[in-house]
Amino acid sequence: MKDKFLKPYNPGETESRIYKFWEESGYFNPDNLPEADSRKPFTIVMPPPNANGDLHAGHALFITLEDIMTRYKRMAGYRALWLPGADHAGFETQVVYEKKLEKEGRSRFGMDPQELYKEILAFTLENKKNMEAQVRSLGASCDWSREKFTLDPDVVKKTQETFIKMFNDGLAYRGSRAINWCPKHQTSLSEVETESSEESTPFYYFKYGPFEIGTVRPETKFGDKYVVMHPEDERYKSYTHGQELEVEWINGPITATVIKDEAIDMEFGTGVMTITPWHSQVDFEIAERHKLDFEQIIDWRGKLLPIAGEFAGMNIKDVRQKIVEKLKEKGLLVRVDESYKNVVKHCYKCLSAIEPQIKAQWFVKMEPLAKRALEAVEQKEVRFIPDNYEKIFRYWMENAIDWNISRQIVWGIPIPAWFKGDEIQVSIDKPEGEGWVKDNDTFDTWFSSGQWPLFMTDYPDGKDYPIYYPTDVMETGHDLIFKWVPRMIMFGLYLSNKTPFHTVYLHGLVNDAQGKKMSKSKDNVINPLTLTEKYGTDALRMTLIVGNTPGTDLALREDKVKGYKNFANKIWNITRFVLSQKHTGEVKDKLVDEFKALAEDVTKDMDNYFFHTAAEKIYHYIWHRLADEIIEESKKDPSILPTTYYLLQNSLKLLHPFMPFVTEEIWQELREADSLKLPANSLLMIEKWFTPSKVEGPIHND
RNA sequence: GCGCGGUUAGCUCAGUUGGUAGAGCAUCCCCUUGACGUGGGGAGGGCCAGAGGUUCGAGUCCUCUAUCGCGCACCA
Repeated sequence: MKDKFLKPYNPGETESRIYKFWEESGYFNPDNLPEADSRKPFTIVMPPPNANGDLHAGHALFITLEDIMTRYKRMAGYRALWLPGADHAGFETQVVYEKKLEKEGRSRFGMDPQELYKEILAFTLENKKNMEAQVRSLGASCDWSREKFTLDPDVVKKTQETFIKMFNDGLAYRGSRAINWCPKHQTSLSEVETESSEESTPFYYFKYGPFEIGTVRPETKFGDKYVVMHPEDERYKSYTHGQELEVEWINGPITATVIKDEAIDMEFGTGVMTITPWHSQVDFEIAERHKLDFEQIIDWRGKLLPIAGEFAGMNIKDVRQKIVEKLKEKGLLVRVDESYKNVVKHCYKCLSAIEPQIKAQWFVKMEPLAKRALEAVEQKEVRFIPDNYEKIFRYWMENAIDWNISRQIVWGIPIPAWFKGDEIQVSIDKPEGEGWVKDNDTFDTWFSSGQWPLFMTDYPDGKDYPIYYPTDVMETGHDLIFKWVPRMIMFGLYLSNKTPFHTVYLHGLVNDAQGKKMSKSKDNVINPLTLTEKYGTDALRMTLIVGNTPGTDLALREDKVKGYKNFANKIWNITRFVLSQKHTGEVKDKLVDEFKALAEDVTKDMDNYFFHTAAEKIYHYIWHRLADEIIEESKKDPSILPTTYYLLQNSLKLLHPFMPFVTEEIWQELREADSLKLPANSLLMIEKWFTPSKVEGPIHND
């Protein structure tokens, strides 16, 4: 026995050495596994971590879960492939970088775009390197030889090709409509990049000619020259559609036109409103129906334009009260409802109020894509764990609205489109002829990562594609149920005619010990790496798995981690004891049968994705059955000793997916001590999973 | 407003076809220092949020209520 086994288990000394040992074995690449060609493939695509900062506890959870699945399948005889990647994370990374610039007293605005791109690239590549080292330290048995970055040239090219194909198929189109504009970040955002929150906002009633109109946004009302009511509203039946009226308004008299439209809710307010088509989606739609004029009132920075007269140039945040005052002085303010509750959209990164603006953008037509995705779910081609997410998914897909994929930021994949006046050309290369101007916008990051399972398996003609696509499991956070999962399903069906995976496993959030969401502002962020340094990676992995059901949030408590550190040490000590005793001879059938029952139970849990119970059962068996009872008994009855060796060796197999480092380290010790039975190149990582139906003879060296 | 989830021991949570409640940590008692940077044995502690229903039997299925959390939401 080596000296180190006379001391407590030391994860710090062990882990990097074992990881290197695995990596050098080449078995993270499933093509190198024994009899690879006859194995059935099992593929997981890693959600590529954003290469813009350190890994957090959520990453540790998903790496652990996916590694458990991969290791289990690898041992169970599959050609198990786990595909790692890194995401440039367009808007998110640009926001992180802009914050950094801000701290340095700089700003992206006014910078040369090429220069800015270069800086963010350097920043991202540096983070990517750190991130990869951190993924390794968590024990991830992913195939690094197949790693991809979302800005790799082939990914960029394929992303652009998909867009061109969609354009040609009529699924991508250029549209001018009210979009979500973030005045701070100077870009449009998709629906999932905004957050809605209910706010208490005063609701103003103003006199507008013979009408009373209601609004929460007086600052948008300068150009309002259409007054809209429901065609069947009896109160206003004396007014006819198209009728013109002179009304006194904020900056003097204007000519108002009466519009009758069914979008108006007669029950709400006075049943009459004026519209601001440039800055409201609803108003925009009404205006489109009746072919009304559009006029921009607020500029891209959130300041009023010259149409606001004396208020021009003022920030809308400051000006509302002033406008109300003016209207009041003019005798046009009727009353104010102070208790009105209003839903306001915010940029999900900076929380600035979203300003709807009309802008020409690229959109993906969702309806046909969503319909197909829904059918696939209906046909059970994709299932969700936990299954209540299917309902959530369906609701969202049934109500999907067209997806704005244009972003006015440099950090992303360029949209391959060209403009010349009103002409549009979609192509990677510049079109023939003079005067074509490149679209400066980049794709929404989810446009490329939505195709990730395809790209990672070298769609459409790489050698991996026929073997490893469709993949098997998509394991990701439940917060990505809308951002990411539907897009992957839609792109998969659109491009490959297949769903990209058959199972979506959604994990919950990792919260602090009190169950509160971790956030920098609350200063309760737990860095997973400080825990692994202190207690070992295996201990953290068990902490994240045991008792943590899919979809449910987890409270990360340090004492739990400590408990599993003790467990790692417990197995270590079991090994010391077993190896110090005579352990050759016959095994006891009764004890073996009991173990088989456990293995069967654990295997069933593994196949059903019940990792939280599987881990608990094997833990409980090793500590409270094997150590507390069987080994104790063997001290009185030495004839049990060979059985303890057998049970330890096979318990290591069941535990390996959960606690890979300590189990492999012990396995190697057993291999060296057990000179006859285990070949010199034996790795627990690729040992056959213990299956009761197919038990191989107990290994003993007599 | 619509939807989803939780409500089980002091704390954090399991409990997968319904059969008189479990784990870890914490607390208390006893033992152990030649496998154990400690370990072992044992104890206390829960009308499984509430009400009703189905059933021979419900934490587990159905309905309603309360409460907490989350998601979605273009009524000015």
